Amino acid sequence: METSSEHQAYDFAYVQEKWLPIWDKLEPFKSGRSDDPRPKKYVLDMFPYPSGDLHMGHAEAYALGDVIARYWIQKGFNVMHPIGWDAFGLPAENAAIKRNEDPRIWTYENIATQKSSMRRYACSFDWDRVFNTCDPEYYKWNQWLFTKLHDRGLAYRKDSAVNWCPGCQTVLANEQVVAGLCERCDSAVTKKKLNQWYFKITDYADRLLDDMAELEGKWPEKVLLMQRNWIGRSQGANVNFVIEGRTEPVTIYTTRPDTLYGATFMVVAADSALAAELAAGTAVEAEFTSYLEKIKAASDIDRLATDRPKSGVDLKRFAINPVNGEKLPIWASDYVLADYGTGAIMAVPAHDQRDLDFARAMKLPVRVVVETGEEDPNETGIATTGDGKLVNSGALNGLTKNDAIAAINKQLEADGLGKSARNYRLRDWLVSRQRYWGTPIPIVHCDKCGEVAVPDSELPLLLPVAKGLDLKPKGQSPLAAATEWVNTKCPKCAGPAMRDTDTMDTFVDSSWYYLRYPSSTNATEPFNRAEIDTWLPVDQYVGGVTHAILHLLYSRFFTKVLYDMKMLDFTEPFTRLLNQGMVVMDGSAMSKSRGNLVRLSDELENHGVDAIRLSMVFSGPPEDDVDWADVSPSGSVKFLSRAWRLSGDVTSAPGADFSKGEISLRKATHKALNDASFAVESFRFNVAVARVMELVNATRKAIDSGCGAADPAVREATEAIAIMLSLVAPFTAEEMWERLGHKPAIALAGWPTVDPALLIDDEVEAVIQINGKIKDRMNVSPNISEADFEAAALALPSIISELAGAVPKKVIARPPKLVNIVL
RNA sequence: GCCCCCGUAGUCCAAUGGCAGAGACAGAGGACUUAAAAUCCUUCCAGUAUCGGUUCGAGUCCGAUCGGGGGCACCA
Repeated sequence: METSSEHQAYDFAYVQEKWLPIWDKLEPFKSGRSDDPRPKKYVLDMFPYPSGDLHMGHAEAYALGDVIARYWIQKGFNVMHPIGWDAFGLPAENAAIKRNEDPRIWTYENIATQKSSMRRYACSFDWDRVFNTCDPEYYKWNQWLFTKLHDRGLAYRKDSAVNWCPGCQTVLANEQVVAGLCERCDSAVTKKKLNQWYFKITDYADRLLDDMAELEGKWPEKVLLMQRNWIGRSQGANVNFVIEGRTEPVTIYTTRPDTLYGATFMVVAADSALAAELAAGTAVEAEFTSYLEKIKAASDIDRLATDRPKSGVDLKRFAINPVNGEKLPIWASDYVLADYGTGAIMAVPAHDQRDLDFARAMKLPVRVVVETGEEDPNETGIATTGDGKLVNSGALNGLTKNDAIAAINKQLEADGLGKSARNYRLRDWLVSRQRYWGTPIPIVHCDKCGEVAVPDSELPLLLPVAKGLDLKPKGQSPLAAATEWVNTKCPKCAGPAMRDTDTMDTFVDSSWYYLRYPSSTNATEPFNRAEIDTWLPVDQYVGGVTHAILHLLYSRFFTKVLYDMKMLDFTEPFTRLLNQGMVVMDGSAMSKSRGNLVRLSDELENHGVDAIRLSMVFSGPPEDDVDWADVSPSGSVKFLSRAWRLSGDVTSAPGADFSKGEISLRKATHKALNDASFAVESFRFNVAVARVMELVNATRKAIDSGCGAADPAVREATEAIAIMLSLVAPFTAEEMWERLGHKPAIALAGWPTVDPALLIDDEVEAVIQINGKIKDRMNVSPNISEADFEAAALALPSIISELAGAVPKKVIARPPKLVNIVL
């Protein structure tokens, strides 16, 4: 075998080929050894969708996840760093339609491609734990969990208006609607009323919100905020309005019960059952019906238009304001949402912009009931929303907003006319899809018994083979055509019954996959409790901010449900979260059509794995986007060879006594180790790399013009460099380690212990300021006392002459760095 | 419209409220070389978007403005 001598240039291709088979044999990242005494840590990268080979985005994500996993391994932890594939979903189905073959083929081919790319990219994954969500061994448990949610009343069906793409003839998830258009065919998405399966995530709204307290400081603030906004809890009151000619009063929700006296009309959502009922049999029924038709035809893109004029129909019916007996006309309009609150509102145009816009459009009265000091909304057309004194409000007159809210809530409750209430922006999670490539919903519909869950013993309910099925979207699941599969017996009464033909949203698959890794081949249960107790919750989760809301929210929801089922004893799945940025090119997302696509395989070919990983990590903070136009992979190559060269220069033997080494280089080494640790633990990987570069520079200098290559400090520094580098550039690091006379794998070498004594400088330079301006500097001991420090500063000749006898008002001494003399 | 984040050399980025520069890219010069590459060394470049405030001291905290980015989408 060829050996790399120190005279040879650093050859990344050779080094990569050399080490991969050796690592395969050593398996340094196996985490399942039962006799492993190391403390455990669970580091998880969001699993990929197998949509082709790995791209630049994967390269960044896995480089960052690897730094964390490899760091904790060096720190002596038994790190579980697993990987799998989120393998159900639309792209496979589209590819299957295009190629006229089973989606399994495309999916498993891509998984194999990605897997081999990950190996070449030197990801520190534990390959023993791999699974794919499209494996029946996995989706069996999706189905099992579905039936358990069904048992608990958390999975239910209801009619609802859903996103509908007329082009693809299918229901779309919210995230598949981009700016009102179908992400696939660009058709304008409309609403369609369909009977669909839902998970009752709204039951968990408060817990999802309140439990975020324990994630504070551990998850990015931005993600917590997005989740809070998404859940959107609001505090207000439900108020009952009697309707003329109707026995039941109508309840409205408002966040401003203090403005009840300012209500001048009521609006019901045009697409609500209440609107239809109120219009039925009246003179305006025809007008209402045609209005409703118009709304239903309107696409999302129209609904999204910002300054859309208000429209509606006067139903010529009246509600009675419970506080003053006033007759309020009832209108139907599409600006009120049917599925928020009760689908009906009291309109207070003076203090709500939307109501004011509507009132002005329909020439309805506007009555100010809060004096906010702002201009009259009647004149300006701008509703006043600030605080102030109540007027025209009976007993509430003179109160401020908050006092008025408290007073009116109390009054309404006493009179049985209403009470304080909460509402949420969060809606239940629509989980059924009319698609083939997903988990079949394990429900049988029986004329006699209704919805019957498929019993555990019959799971997995296998997805029928695609052969013979028309997978093209046509508004109904392709599974409906698999008649043999659909027609079945009722598990309860054994009578004829039909299977549910929908499949589950793939977000279901990813909502609990992290629980599967510790026992990924378990055939008798979704996850093993003992293994869960040892590994979970995930210590560190790494992934894109694109999943800030849905995936993370759904996972949190599942965890809480499983907690309630007593299958877990924690309520938050991910203790710490890191969101990496995107890889862009010239400021915008990479795409073939934009012509700025950078191919990962080309970059790896040209610069090597280590240089690409290093470029990703060094480009800036991990949360920031990496603009590939700004990074220099060739600069990374240069640095790596510079570091590699050091390992050939060291002439002392392995095991040399470092304590005999040259002191200043030793200090630099220990400081670098210490700083890099701190930087990695606070996710400032770019700073950690900078510290290594600094140490490389110092070591180079020591060899060339300092203590010389034979000094033990040079070996100590170079070994530290190799170990720190092993987090980012495993091939280079391993090669250095070997040249330093050590055996593989460097991944398990262990982080050198930092000697605190070597972190203290003998002398530090302190600055002396007068009124915050630097006047002089002096060298002092790092442990100088405050009094000595101050005295020394005041005794400096330059300071004495500068002061010219003036007596300082105050002297701020911050030993050993700074003295500020205030005159 | 509401909410949030960010503005530091030509570029990417560092800096527990305490000397604005750790590191890198690009640029310039030099050493080595017949030459080039590689390597090594040296070096240029900002006062932190703007205005005001708090403080002994502000890139850092607070307020406003300008610029860039993100989330939500009539949620009453």
